[in-house]
Amino acid sequence: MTTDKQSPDNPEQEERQKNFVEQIIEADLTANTHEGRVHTRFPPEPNGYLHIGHAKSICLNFGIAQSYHGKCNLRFDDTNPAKEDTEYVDSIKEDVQWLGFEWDGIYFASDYFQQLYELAVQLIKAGKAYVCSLSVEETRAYRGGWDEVGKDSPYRERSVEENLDLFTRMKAGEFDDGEHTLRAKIDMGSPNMNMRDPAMYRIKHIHHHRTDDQWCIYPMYDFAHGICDSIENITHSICTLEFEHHRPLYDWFLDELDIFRSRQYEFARLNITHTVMSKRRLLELVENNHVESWDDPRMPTISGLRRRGYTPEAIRQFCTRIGVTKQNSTHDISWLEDSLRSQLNKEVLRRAAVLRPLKVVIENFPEGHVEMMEAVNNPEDPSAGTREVPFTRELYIERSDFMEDPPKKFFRLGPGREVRLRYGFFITCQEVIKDEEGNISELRCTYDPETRGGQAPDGRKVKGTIHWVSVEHAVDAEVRLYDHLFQTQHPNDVEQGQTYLDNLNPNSLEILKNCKLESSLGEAQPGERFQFERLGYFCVDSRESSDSKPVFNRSVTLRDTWAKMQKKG
RNA sequence: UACCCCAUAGUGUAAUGGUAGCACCAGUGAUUUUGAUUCACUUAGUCUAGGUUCAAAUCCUAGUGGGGUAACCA
Repeated sequence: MTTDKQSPDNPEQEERQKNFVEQIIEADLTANTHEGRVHTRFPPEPNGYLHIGHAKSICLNFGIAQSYHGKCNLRFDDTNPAKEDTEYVDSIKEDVQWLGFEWDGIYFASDYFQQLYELAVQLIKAGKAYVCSLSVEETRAYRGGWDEVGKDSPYRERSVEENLDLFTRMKAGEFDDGEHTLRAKIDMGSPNMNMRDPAMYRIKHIHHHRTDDQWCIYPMYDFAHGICDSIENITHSICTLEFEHHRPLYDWFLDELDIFRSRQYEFARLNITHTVMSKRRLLELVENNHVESWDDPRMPTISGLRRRGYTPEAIRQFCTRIGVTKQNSTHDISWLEDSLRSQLNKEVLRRAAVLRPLKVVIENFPEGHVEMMEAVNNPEDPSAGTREVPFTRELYIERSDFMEDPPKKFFRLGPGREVRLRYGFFITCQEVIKDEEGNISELRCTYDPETRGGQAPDGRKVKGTIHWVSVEHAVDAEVRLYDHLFQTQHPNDVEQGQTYLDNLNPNSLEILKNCKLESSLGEAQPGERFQFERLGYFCVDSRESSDSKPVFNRSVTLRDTWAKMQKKG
């Protein structure tokens, strides 16, 4: 028998300081509190789609189970049929699995309705619960306020027999919604509002998505949650900070019922700059068409991030990087973006794509000639090999890679300037062609045949390297550029008379319809990810892309020092 | 107004009574056929006031600041 602390067994968690929850668990392990057993659970209510904040909780709960050879259940907290639906159950299961986790057990609070009912009866018999017939308004008035203790309900001293009778009839459907509630008999004078005789059951003649019409009374969260944890032998019940005041109640039920003591621990929920994270607000964004759907790539939902091109690994890495504490905090969205970049940089194939094309004609390159150039697929991964790309007389380059009157720090193409076409040749701009309105429509350039592959035999240097696509071989595509959903860091911080909606970024989506891609991209499959060199990471949209019309989403830009310099001026 | 939680570089986190460390951001430089990547360096921090102690970011008290809480929601 050893008293050594068990060391985490999850590679993504290694080499990291333990967060306070892990420290609690290790202390429990050392003290042998649960005979070395660690069992967590992720308990979403199926009333909306999961977002990155839930990912933090998922990574915490499932991650702990992995690290300490424990278990983690997925449990749907479906005690309020008015809001819940199987549509959400399905999406939540999909999202958890996509994130890379497997639950040990999958349960629903509704699985336990009968047990919950019996335990409620037990509390009534013990004189610890009573049927109250106050209306909602009366209940609120009796509860008192922060500066005023509550008053006992006139029904508080009903006999056990009467309570039993009434509760049985509540269950039998003899009463209308709101006529009675079952309340815990605790303390109307408690400074903690949750202890002022909280409701345990309410009458709702509503169809439940899993129990159909079997029940017309439904347990409240506070009564159900701890008992569900206890039934499942959950050792560490981890939830967010707003449930802190509920902990005494959580403990009260388990103590009075004398059943397995699960313990509740609270951590700070995740906030990220330039977005909002409450289910209510996300729902509002969808319903008012500020975004297209729950899986709009601008949404912080798991499904939105997935469609945007985020990987489960990147999200998991983000969640471990941000840590777990009790401090309210807001993480910079660049952390999330950086997690994606660092993974994709190592793994993803490089391709050339011209988003805003400018035609270049190489006057001294023979017409009809195609020169195949060798291009590296991923400089970070030699095993990714190389590919051949066609170089021809007519090419597209990025409009932003040319300036008619460039500043000295501009390393790209300008009249009379020479640049390298990546994996191509050096070219020099000889002439700028404009249309009637004065817009640049074409560049006439010459190339140096001696610079094939991008090196000059005379050793001369060129300041810039730009990407290009052969006109003849280019694949047409639509590319969607996403920016932050909100233009302010903290969208919920608003002036008088404004709402977070006033902080929406009007340019969060830019659709480019005339993009020219390297030919190999024509075969890209939905969900496939690439780095478009010098631009960013992109993925094929899983919903709207088709063979005839590929649609790419920009997942995240590359770091762009040039853009930063320009902003500063 | 009552109660609860929290307070460490710009941001986020570590140090669990014994040298305040790490990451991101920012800045500078090197390398570079992606203004990417990579590498090196730099800036900058314990909310305040008391107390306990040989020793306090850490323990205690008060204050200040931030957050949360009065659904028959979760």
